Amino acid sequence: MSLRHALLGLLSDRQASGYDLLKTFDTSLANVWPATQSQIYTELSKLADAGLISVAAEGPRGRKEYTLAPEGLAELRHWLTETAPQRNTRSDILLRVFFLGVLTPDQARDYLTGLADLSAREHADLAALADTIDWGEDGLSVHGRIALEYGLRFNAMRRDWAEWAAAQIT
Amino acid sequence: MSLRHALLGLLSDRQASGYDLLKTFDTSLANVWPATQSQIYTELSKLADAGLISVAAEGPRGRKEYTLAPEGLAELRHWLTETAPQRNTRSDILLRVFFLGVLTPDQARDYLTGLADLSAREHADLAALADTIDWGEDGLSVHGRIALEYGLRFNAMRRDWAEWAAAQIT
DNA sequence: CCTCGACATTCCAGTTTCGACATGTCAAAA
DNA sequence: TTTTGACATGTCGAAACTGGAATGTCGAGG
Repeated sequence: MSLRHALLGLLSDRQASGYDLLKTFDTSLANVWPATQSQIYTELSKLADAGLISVAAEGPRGRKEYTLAPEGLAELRHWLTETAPQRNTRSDILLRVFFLGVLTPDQARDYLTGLADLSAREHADLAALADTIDWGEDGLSVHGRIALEYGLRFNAMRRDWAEWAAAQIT
Repeated sequence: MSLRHALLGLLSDRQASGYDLLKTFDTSLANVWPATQSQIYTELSKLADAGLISVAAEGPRGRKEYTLAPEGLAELRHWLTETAPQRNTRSDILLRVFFLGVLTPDQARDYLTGLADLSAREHADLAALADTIDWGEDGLSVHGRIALEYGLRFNAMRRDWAEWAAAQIT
């Protein structure tokens, strides 16, 4: 049910069309809550039907700019403050670690060093991204910066762990 | 499609019934790949139909003990070595961070300190768990230990990050 | 003027996941 | 003896997610 709240959250910053939102999902939210085009348009329709958002303006090419309704903002705040975040930790990467025993030690080590490399690469990508953005003082910048810092720390942690783990394989 | 491989992986260690596997999912795999009872039984039937596992023994109360077929082991190895792990980073917890701007600074800080507390608690739980287990030298122990170490490092990282982030909110 | 790429939406078929419901057996404690 | 709780499986509908196809508009560059 979080896709709905992700959309409400983005619309709380500024009004946008489905197309705009899709772009945002593919860039800044890609690593946090991926969503496809069909999902986004479907959910926008539902949100409009429910009265949580409304069409503020129509532009060329059938463009519909949605804006957050007061009820939508209330729902967003309710979600943030009243509902417990569920740690949705489904991780393909970590699942594989449990079963490395069916491989040869060499293969298992390869997997772990591959993970270390991947983490190092993602860390570098995020660091590069951080440089390109000029961080203003507005809300979304502050919190975007905080989320990005999470990504940096996470990848550094995972790189170190994967290197340590590879060394554990005898 | 990873539920299928999780089941194959568990059966590679020892034969088990759907009920046994459900227990394992609720305990050791809960933080990595949660699955419900209906999902597990459904997938076991499909795996048996596909010939990747087979019923090794039937016990009381209709209990069916499944064992991994050679084709299943081959599929498991193929998954581990030939297919790229997809980083499935959908995180409710992190998504919320993006939208903390709609709350008051106090509320936003509360959320982050709550996350720090949660992480500290989970870290403590895992540390306690590590003490109760006597780590043998067999494959699953080694890799279970590696996965647990990930949990420890992850929660420590997240605690530090959340504390840092709370301090960023002005 | 024309073409091409970005803009923009809608629909759909198939798979995965979730949560609940339904059914029944066995062993041990009260 | 009865009752209770753990054992054990199966099925269903709704919701969420995936991936792609279909359709069309607009603006800028050649």
